[in-house]
Amino acid sequence: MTFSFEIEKEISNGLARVGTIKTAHGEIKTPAFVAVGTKATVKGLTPDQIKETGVQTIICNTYHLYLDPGAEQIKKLGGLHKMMNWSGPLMTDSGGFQVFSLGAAYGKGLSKILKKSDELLLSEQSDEEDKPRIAKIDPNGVMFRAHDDGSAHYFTPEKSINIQHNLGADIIFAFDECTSPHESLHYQKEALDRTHRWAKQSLGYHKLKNTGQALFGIVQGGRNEELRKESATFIGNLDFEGFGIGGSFEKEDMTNAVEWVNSILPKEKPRHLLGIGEPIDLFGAVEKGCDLFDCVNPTRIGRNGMVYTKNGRINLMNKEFRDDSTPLDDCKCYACKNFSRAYIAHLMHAKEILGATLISIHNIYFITHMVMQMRETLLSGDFLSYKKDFLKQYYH
RNA sequence: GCGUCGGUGGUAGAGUGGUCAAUUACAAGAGACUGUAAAUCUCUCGCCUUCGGGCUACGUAGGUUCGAAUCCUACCCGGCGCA
Repeated sequence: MTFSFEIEKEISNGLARVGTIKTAHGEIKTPAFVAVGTKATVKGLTPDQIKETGVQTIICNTYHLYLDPGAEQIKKLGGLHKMMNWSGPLMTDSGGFQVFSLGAAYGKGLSKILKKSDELLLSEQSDEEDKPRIAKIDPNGVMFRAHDDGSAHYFTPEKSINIQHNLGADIIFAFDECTSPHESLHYQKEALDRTHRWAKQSLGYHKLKNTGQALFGIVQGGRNEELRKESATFIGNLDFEGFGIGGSFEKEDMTNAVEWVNSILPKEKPRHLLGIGEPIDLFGAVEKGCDLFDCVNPTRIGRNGMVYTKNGRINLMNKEFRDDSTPLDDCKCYACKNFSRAYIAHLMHAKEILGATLISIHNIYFITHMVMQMRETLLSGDFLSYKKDFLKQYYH
C-alpha cells in the first residue's frame, strides 16, 4: 500500500493537527486546500499555473468524467494523471454530491449550506416539493438523467468505485448521498442508513480489486448532532484509509458539526471536509481537526469577478475598480505580481478569458496560502492569533 | 428639385389608435455563488414618490380623436432612386 498519513504535530488542547499524506504521486502537507478540477481541469488553469498557486492536489468528479469522456476512455488514455498531465496526487469524488445537486437541489437554487436567516423561508417553501429532479434515489443506487443530453445512468456504490478505479486517482471516495438541508429528520435518518450501507458496499468492492488507491468513507448526518455522531462512529469503524465529511451544514454551526465528527473519527487517519472553502469555515475546520478541504469557490466566484482579498471579498465588476491601478491584493501570486485591478476588471467586462484565469489563479493562491499559513502557525504555536488577526481583517 | 423609405429610451431594434414609460437583446448599476447542471444566475435600469401613484416622453410644431409612439399637415434630419 502506497498510502500513508503521518501526524507531525497535534495541538494538545484541541483537535487540530499537522501532517503529511503520502501517495504514489507524492506528498500532501496538511492541512491543505485541494483545488476542484471537476472535469479533469481546474477551470481556466494549466497544470503549471495550478502548481504555481501552491496547490498540492486536485479533486476531479466521477459523475462528470464518467459521462464525458468516459472512465474507460480515460483508462485507455493512461489514466487521469497522464491525461490531464498532473503528476501530483489526485482525488476523485464519488458522484455523491450530484445526488444532491441534480436531485433535491435541481432547479431550486439550493445550497447545501443553510443560513439561519434562510430557515424562516424554509417553512413557507416546503410544500413546493418534488419538481423536476433528474437524480432519483432508490435503496440500491441512484438514477441520473444526464444534465446535458438527458440520457439515463444508474450508479451503485460498486459502479462508482469501479469508475474511480478506472480513473485512477490516488484517493477515492465511497458513494454517498449528500442530503439537502431541507429534508426532514426522518428522511435524514433513512438517507444515513443508505449511505452507511453504501459505504460498506463501496469498501467491500474496493478491497476485492486491490488497485492500491486509498478509499475514504464519507460521514453524513446533515445538521443533526445525533446523526452526525452516529455516522462518525459507523464510518469511523470501517476500514477506510481516511474520511470525508460531507452533506449539508448550518452555516453558523458548521464548526460544531465538524467537532462532533472529528472527536469520534480515528485520529490517525486523514479527514477531508468536502466542499468547504470560505475562510471562516476553514479556520474553524482546521481548528477542529480537518486535514483537507476542497471548494469550487475560488474558481467559480473568480470567474464571476469576485476576488478574495485580506480585507474580504471584492466584486471586481464594480465600477470603482475600473481605474484602480493597484493589484488584486498584496500577495505573491502571478496575477498580483503583474497586473492591476483595472486591467483585470477590463478583461472581465470584455469577457476575455484571461480575466477569469487571473482571478482564479489569485483566489486559489489566496486560499491555498491561507491554509498553508494555518499549517505554519499550528507548528509555531501561533495559530489562534493568526486566526484572530486574519478574520478580524477579513470580516472587518 | 422630384420621388421614396425612415427618424422610438445609452445602443440595436419591436410596437403602427386605448391593455405603452413602451417587447427583446446588448450596454450600464448592484447582488448571489461553499464535494461545479455555472465564463452562471437574480434584481434595477425616464424623473419624482408618503410605493397608492404623480409627472415628462417615441425628430420638431400644429391638428384629428373621448384617447396618438401609432392617423393627418407642415417643417427639420438621414438613406436610397431619378434628374
